[in-house]
Amino acid sequence: MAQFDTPDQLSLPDLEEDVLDWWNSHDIFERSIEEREGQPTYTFYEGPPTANGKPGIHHVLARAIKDIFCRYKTMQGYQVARKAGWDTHGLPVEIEVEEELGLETRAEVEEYGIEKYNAACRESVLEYKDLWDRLTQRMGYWVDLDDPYVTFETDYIETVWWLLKQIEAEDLLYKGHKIQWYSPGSHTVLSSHEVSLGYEETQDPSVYIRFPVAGEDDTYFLAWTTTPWTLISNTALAVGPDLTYVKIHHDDPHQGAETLILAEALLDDVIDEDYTVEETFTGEELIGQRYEPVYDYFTDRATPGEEAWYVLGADVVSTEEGTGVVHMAPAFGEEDYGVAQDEGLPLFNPIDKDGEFTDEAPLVEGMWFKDADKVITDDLKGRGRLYKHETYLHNYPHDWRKGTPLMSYPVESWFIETTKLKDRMVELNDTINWQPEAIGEGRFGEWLENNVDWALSRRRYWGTPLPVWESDKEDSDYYEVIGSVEELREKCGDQLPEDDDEIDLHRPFVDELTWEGPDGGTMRRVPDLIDVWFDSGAMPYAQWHYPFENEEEFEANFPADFIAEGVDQTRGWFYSLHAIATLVFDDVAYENVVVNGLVLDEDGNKMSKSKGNTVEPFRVIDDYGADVVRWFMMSNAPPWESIRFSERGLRDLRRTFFGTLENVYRFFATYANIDGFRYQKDRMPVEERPELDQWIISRLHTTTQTVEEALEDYDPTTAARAVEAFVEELSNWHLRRSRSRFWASKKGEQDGQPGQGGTVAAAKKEAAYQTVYECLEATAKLMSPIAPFFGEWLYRTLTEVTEGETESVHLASFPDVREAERDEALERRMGLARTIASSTLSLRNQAEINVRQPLPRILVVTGTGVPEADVEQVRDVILDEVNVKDIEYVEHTSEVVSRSAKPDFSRLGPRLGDLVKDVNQKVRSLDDDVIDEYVETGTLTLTVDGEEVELGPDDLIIQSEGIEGWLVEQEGDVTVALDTEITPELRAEGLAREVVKRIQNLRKDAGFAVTDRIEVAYDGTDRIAEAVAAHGDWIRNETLALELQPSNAPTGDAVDTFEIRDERLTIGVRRVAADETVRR
RNA sequence: GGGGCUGUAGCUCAGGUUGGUUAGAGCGCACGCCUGAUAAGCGUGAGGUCGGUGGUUCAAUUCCACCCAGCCCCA
Repeated sequence: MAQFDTPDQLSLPDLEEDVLDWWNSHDIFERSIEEREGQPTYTFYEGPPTANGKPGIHHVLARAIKDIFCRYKTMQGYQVARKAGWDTHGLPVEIEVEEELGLETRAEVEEYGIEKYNAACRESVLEYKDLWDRLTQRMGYWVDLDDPYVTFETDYIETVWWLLKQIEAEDLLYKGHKIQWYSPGSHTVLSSHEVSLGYEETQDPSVYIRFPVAGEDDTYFLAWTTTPWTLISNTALAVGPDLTYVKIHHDDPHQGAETLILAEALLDDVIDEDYTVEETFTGEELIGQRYEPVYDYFTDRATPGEEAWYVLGADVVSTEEGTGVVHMAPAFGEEDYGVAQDEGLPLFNPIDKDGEFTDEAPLVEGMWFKDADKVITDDLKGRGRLYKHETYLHNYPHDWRKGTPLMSYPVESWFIETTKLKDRMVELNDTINWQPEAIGEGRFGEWLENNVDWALSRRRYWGTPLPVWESDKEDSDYYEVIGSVEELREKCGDQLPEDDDEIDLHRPFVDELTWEGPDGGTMRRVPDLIDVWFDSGAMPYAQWHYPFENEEEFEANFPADFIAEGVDQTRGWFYSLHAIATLVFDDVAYENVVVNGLVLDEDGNKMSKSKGNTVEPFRVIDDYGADVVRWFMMSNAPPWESIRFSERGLRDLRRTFFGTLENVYRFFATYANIDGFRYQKDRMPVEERPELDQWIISRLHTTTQTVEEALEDYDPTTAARAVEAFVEELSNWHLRRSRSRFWASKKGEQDGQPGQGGTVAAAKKEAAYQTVYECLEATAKLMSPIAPFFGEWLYRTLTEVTEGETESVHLASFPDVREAERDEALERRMGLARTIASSTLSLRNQAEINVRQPLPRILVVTGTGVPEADVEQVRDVILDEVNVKDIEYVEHTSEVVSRSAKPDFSRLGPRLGDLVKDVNQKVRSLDDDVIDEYVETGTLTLTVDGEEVELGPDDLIIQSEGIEGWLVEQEGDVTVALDTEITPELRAEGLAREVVKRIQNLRKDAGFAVTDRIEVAYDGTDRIAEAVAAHGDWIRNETLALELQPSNAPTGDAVDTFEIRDERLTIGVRRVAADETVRR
């Protein structure tokens, strides 16, 4: 006969390896998709990782989230295909390769050869793919690793090109300038990633400069800057239109009397001398005023339509620091540039690619730009233009490799005019379900609101080339965007290999492709690559090589139902997916998105290699099991918050949740095997089962509903915690209270008296087995999305015996919520029972009477939340749990109950206002008599502060505090007193229990099996002897003793003597026969 | 420098959206129970100026402002 497996303490890592092998050999993952053929599709997009570094513990978090919802939706009946993907382009790869090859500058790379360089990148990018695959499999993340999309593949690039062509067709592609951080030290533009690597605390000059107001003597705009070297390129001053400005008069120690204009709010910060305010106006009024430039090198350069050296209004101006008058040098600042674009200001750039001043600026010609600060400052000082000179400590970006300061610099770039579709992007974003919501509205929403055009160009080597060819004819701005390989063949087929498979669309090969343009020039590719984020944002289409192939797959899988990535992807993948989908398809790319936070170390610090606090994912999985790690990450905190990763947490979780569940199963299996339970009988109607069973079944359905709702809401934390709570209730209340049932009927059979009692016992036992079985199987399903291995093990271990619906839990369907089997009132009653039991146990503790000693009764005060009828229904459970014979009820309003009253503030507060405080005082000191009267009549009049206050029913909250003359425990609404009087009968019963305990211990010490029959001989003091005589049948029954005989000198396989309270007992036990009713 | 998230018991977190006078859970700890779930199980208990200050209010952990700390994103 099939038996439930009863392993020793489980090793979760070993168990998981076994499950993995079984999954592989039975193609469970493949089948979980195939068997859902024809069912509705649930689409998940894998955000591609870059496999040029080793995976870390945070990847386990991200991948667990992805896995959970895909498994869950599969169990809900959807077909969930999951294609893996690799992000292969981009700067991190290049940096890695440059380090390997020892290349530092662009010149060195180009000398090394782009072809060889890119070959090295291609090699490097999948260096750790095997490691990633291994982690993916080991942690139980089901994704199709055999057929991933790879962003460097020709098909993928072709789709990217096609997308750009569509964008071009809508006239959204254009060439412009973008201010970027340029490193004169290594002659290259740096990506934002590189820039952020190089921020350093820097001391810079902080200078206040006088700009003479045109047409007014000794009157100046006072502007502030920390980059004096940009003053040569000044073209305008900016003020905040809504800010308040003042014109002040003061005596400058060096200049004498003069008039300055600056923001009122900053007056005292800036002006050191006494001054008088002469005039006050808004920034608006200053706009348009002209001033004299501090350097005249460009005065003849301003072309018509490009006015310069006047005051303009800009919202970016603040009164946080400086003077409220901002010096604008559009060549050297992103904000300045933006304003200059709007205003049509000219752009003066006297600095060359090496970061040195050209002959356009004679004062500092040939000088390194930062070195010019001092010279310019001195020069201005000498000319009386410098009001004040201080130093300023701030973060300024530097070249992360060379340490030299960066400068903003306008660089030619290709853009997508995303701003044109901003409103649509915002609108579509409102339809996306963000988890947590705040990121969708906040970080992402705001980012969309402040959308700027997408600068596509990257001056790098390893990436998708921008498919734009420009005519090299002078003054021609003709260009073509290539959207497919076929199109490329039409243009220059002769330069391409005949076989499509041999085409490489990377640099340097595409750079060499040229053709004649319609204007007679030669069409040459622009040297740019495109931003790698465009690559990844193209994955919904490019993973299928759409529209060149797989049209159906694409359409069935767009948009995604669900994606999940880290919060750092807000401006990365979340944006690029959204932008491309909006641009090309006027749709969202994903409908639900779960954002995961960071994984911090135990102390809440960021994990980093340099701190040495990183956690090796393989090690913790090998030590604790992937399920424990996954469960911890979901249950400990919502995954979108930063999670503190602690091994202690893993250990606790292993022991508490998984250990408890494991024990519940083991307990169940042990007895089910003895009784040959295999769930072969019909399912017993729940209403025919004992109330305890009805209760846990109801809890199961409530839990199932909670889990289902939580997972539908993409909230794995609530789901995990609900399962944890359920397992606790199953073990600590249902199973514990059911223990006797699991062997009760055994004794019936042994007595050879099936009769009425035996049948009832058997039915109760069957109910217990069915109930626990159902709870365990459902728990296996409920937990399996988060803990796929343990869920699988539990499910299979159970269903191998009972022949369940499917071979694997991951092929099964999620449990149903059976409303008919839910009973909220019962759940509430059982909660009440647990509270009463807990209070009673507390009282026993205080009275120092152990639970083996029966006590006559408890008194329960009935009242709000404690109706007698409810308690009566759970009476047996309470009595058994606390070993008390009876429950008596004391009316809430009875005279023996002492009470206290407090105001119901939510009622009285609004009505009485200030008086409520004094009323409170009075009410709390009310005598019992007065409270009694109030309880009776429902009214009370108090005199407070000379005022009469009428209190009506419900204005006061009455609580029972105690019962006169009793030791009382109070917990919420529940008030319990314990009668500790021990009658001789009760004492005898208590002693009989003690005897049973000793016999059981002896049996165990003697090494008998639990089902062995024994003979017992005993010798005890009078009270013991009386107790044994009175409860002989019961003792024999409990201990499976065929004989229970007094003896002067007990003998047997084991003999021992005990002191019990003031009594003495000697027992001998002898094994008579192994239990023959047990078939093995 | 800007924006965001977080701050509740020794630890990990609920609660708080709707302000109500006794703020909860689990783990850990202490004490005890159980000994037919035993390398298990159970109970009881101690433990908190709800990050700080100020404000609104009869009443603030909850609402508002500012500040502090940690982290993230951006510059």
